[in-house]
Amino acid sequence: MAEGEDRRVRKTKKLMTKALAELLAQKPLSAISVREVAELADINRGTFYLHYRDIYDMARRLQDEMLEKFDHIVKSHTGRESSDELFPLLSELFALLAENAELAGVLIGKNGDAAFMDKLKNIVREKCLADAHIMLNIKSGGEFEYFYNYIVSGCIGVCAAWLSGGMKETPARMASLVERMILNGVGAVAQA
Amino acid sequence: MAEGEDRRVRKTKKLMTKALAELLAQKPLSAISVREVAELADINRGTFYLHYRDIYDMARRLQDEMLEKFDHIVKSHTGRESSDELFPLLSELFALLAENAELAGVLIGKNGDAAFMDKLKNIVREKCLADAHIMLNIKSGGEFEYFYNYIVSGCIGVCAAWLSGGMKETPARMASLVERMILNGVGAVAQA
DNA sequence: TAAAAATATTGACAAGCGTCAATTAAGCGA
DNA sequence: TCGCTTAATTGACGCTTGTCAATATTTTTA
Repeated sequence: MAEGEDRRVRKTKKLMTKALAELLAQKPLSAISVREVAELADINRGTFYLHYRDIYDMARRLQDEMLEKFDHIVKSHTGRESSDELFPLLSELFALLAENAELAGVLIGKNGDAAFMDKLKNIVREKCLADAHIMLNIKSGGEFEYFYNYIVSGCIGVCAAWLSGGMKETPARMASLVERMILNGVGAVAQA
Repeated sequence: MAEGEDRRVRKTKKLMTKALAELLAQKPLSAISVREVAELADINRGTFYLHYRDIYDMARRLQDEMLEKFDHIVKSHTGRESSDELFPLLSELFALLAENAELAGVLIGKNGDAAFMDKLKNIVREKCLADAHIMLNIKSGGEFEYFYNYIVSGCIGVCAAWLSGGMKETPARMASLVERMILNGVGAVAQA
């Protein structure tokens, strides 16, 4: 077997992550104690320190983990030729969100973490700059800024709504929706 | 009188800031306690909580204060006409650094705060995008990214060296040096 | 499957945290 | 200058933190 870590570690981290996400839904990180997380996760408080330095360290590392997965997916879709690449990319991203729904929902929802969203934006930003075919209507550098901010913030908003609404639609359906919104604008989708 | 806050508040905050900067020079934020800061600043521990929620809150707010001053200076130089605007801007920025040498040196030095530097970069980034005259040699959006990263990272490196070296040169001299490096490149300066 | 390795638990510790009411000190405006 | 307002100090409180050695449990390896 492999899968990176010991099964016990995976289990413990999963429990702690779930607990933190639940607590984050109620109050800010600064008001959450290690003891609370351990209690809610039903693990020993000492065990927490076997994995994280403190509560801020835990939050930061969970975010970084997710951003890394996100970044990996984005970068694995290097297709510069056609815009057919967009749908598969979006599908994978929505699937990733679904897998991490609890934590992701808190991070990008209201009371979300601005720093996290900023890092997200930068990942997409690089993607937009690297792939010309997504920048169909762009002329100058100045307009580009507005364009990518529009797309990214819009996508984050859609994702937040999807997560907080209980993920009624499939990742593929969401990917299709967002693809059309990006390529054709909201108006085109509304008419369909 | 005015100056924003009560003289006692200014004094207390100054003492705490100095203490935090000294401690940050020795170890990371996560290893610094409120008690240490209060003791080093020679103020009562309870007084700390009159101003900040916890040690992370203090660090974040000091950074934001400095970034705001930085941003204000950058934005007050809106000159789009000639590159004569660059030197006055740089002079003011170096003067600001000198005023906040202790904290600034820690933040941008080795063991500095990446998040802080990232915010700094974004401020400069906006400036570069807004003012065309700084972007003399830029053609495409792709090159722009490299360009501004080169300038900003370069400037931060120069500032760090200046601060850690005890600020032997005047702000004006540094501004002149950096101005030439930005406009003409390092080669031109080395020949002079 | 048994031994070895890694992980989690337990209970306990000193230290730090965040808060408070009461008091003293300092700055401010009239 | 005097009185009012605001800030800082003091001492104390119960709780949380981060760490530890000893132990139990689970997983991996041989």
